[in-house]
Amino acid sequence: MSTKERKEREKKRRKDQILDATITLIEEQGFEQITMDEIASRAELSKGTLYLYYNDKATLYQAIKKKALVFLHEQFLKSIQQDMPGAMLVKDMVLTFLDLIQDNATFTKAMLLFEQISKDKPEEHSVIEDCTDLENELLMLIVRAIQIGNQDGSIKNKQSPKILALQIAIQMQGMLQFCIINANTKGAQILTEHEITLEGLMEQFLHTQFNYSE
Amino acid sequence: MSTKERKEREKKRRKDQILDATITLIEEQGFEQITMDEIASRAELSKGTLYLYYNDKATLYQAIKKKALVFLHEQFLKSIQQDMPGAMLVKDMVLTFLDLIQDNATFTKAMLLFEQISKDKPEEHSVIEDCTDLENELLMLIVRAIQIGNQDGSIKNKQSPKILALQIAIQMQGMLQFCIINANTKGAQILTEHEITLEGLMEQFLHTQFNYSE
Amino acid sequence: MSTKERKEREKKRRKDQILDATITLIEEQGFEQITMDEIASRAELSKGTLYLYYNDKATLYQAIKKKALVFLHEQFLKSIQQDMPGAMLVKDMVLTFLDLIQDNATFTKAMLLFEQISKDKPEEHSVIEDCTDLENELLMLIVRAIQIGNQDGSIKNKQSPKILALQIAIQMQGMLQFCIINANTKGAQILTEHEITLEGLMEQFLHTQFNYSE
Amino acid sequence: MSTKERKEREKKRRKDQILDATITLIEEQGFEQITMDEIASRAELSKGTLYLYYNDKATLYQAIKKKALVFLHEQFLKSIQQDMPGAMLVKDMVLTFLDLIQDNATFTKAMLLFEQISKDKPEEHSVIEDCTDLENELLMLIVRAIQIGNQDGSIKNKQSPKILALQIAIQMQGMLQFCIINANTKGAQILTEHEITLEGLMEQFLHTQFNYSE
DNA sequence: GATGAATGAGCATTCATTCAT
DNA sequence: AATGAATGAATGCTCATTCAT
Repeated sequence: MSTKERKEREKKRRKDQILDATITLIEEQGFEQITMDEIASRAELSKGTLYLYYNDKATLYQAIKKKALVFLHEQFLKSIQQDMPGAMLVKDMVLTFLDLIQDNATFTKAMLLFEQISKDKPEEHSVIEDCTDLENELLMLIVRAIQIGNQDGSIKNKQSPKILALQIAIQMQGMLQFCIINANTKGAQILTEHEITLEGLMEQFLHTQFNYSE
Repeated sequence: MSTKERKEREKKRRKDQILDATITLIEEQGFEQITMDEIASRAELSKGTLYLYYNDKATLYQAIKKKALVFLHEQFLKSIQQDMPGAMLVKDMVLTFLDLIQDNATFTKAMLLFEQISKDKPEEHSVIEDCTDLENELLMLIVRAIQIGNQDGSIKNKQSPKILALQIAIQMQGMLQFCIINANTKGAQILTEHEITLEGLMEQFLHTQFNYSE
Repeated sequence: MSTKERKEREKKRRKDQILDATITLIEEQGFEQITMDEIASRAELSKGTLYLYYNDKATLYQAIKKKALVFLHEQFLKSIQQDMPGAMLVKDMVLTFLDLIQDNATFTKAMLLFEQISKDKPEEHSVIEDCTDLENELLMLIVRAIQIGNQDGSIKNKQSPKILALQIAIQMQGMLQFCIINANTKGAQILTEHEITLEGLMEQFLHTQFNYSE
Repeated sequence: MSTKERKEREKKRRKDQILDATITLIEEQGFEQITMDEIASRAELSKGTLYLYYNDKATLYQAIKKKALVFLHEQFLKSIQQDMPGAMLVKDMVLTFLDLIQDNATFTKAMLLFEQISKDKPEEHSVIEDCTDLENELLMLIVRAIQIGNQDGSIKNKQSPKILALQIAIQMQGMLQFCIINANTKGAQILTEHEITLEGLMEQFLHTQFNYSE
């Protein structure tokens, strides 16, 4: 069995190697201009080898998104295991998200990827599905944190936890967009004027939502 | 000088003709796969003529975004001229936005365009700048509506109108994203479960924000 | 008749206007990159008007060559009318040529133009034929100067004047080439080393040819 | 390491294959009208493959020039190794040159190429530099042959060998030009009249130069 | 004569993907 | 498994020329 395991580990390492090379490259040159040749030479692998590990370029790109989502999932799991009021758990998660997208532009942009992947070679479990699953999981973790908050009283909003979570998720997505395109707009200017960060804005948002009760 | 005027109008018509052909094509085939050849033949114009009216493909795409923003701007102006409580004005605007992005997927996607336009031929007033200006105007119209709401008491939230407007704008952007990528995710499922639309969700959001007071 | 004459003069002026604009443009941007649009706007004429005076771009380019040849022809005629030994006449002509090609890179390059002109619209007397005629005339003027030199004893070379003239013409063409491509080669370096100009080189050449007798 | 060698040879063969196809095509259709598509199909290779071996069209064209220069260089080296009077060595070289340009119009025209090559991908040793180097080498070989001629007394001209070589080189370039454009001019007619060839003319030229002494 | 909007064939170059070795 | 040479479809853009006004 150890051979098979070793192989598996080896394969995982190669995939990571390729992925890391790709991410580095994107950070250097932006999303659009990158060729498989460049990725191959950066990963110190031949072009053909790339295709042994990723079906096509779109799949490789989606893998970046997945990597970001996996990271978020790990962090959200850590958050929810803490012994804290639900409101704090949610805040923790949301700030983790903001940290990630503000630190890593590549992940941010990858998160917006909605391109089609060629459906010719349907694998057992495609990267796209993985991403959808992870996104759903993330949402459900927020739901759970809200439920905890409802019980411990830290979240007074009487709305369905799912709906509230959705509202929060949408706000998160809006902020992600904001990070990418609103860099030099009125929006950014308002933040500066009021000496408030995106994190601060998000906290205010949560505060309003959590303490609101009809 | 009616000749000059006629020329001007003729030119505008051509630009619209090209733009409409492009939008139709995008609706049919998606953003990525469209070639200038296709646009030309759809517009019943030669390829060269396209370049007489739009510097390059990116500029043409941005023009779609601008068209959507111009439409929103007109609508927002209509909204704010109505004699209604500020809270209603904001709701009106936001629902207009939701209507647009749900009706017209092309506009929705165009709104996310953040590609670079070649700066080789800098015109007096570039499309990109127009878009930024319009986006800022839209934000300011929301700010103004909130100020009205503050005065007539329909908006109780004591936060700075600008900050509140920004919050709303971010939520709008989040919903725009949602429309595009969350189609078949948990998020959509939650909406169905709770028998609530995106509009409903947005109204709840506004309701919470407006009636909240620290 | 004066109307017809005026028309004729007007037409000539327009042609010159276009030609001058073209030459200026070539001096600024080189031969390859120039478009008819640029020429038109530089000549402050519409693009269509260009085609009223020159059948196509190639013809226009050939007209530059012709202009240079016409200039040379005038100068050669002036030379030969002087009361000087034949050897001096030839030298005069040759130095005129060297002056021109060293002063005016555009003319120099134009002189090398051997592109095809569309034969679809054969005019009474095409520019290409004009150029050939002029080139022949130039050669014959050199022949005549040599004949004079033979008679006055300033040219001792016993070879047929025509052959000698051809030899000189070929040397002139070689120098023309040299001006364009040998700029930064060993050839130019040799000139510098020996502190000699192209003119000096040509004079040595003529001196050798003229004083040689078998 | 035979594999590496084989690869190298294989690569050389491909480059030659492409070059030969290009030359054939130029002979058939002239320099201007050829497309990369045609070259590819003539070379029985795909268009993409062309770009694997030549950076761009200009580089490919320059390679023709280089091929001609390499051929001349080989011939000149053979000439100079012969045990003959210097004057004969020079004549040998010059006639070799005339043979080449009269046999192969494509090489002749290629020799006049002075187009720019895109400097985006600067290789260790560009084709352009190779050509300049070869041209210089050719000139120096003529210089050396003249020096030999000075010593063995076959060349009596007391001028600096370098200057004399330059004179000869310029005459050669002039003849090259003559071959291309003077085909149907007075010049060609003179040759016919006097029943003399370009080679004969060149021999006369050399004879005059070599036996001349001030 | 003059215009300039419209044309559309033409073209170099790129790059994801394949497959023989 | 790994390679990298070969592929060739795909595409944005140019520009000389025409022609209706």
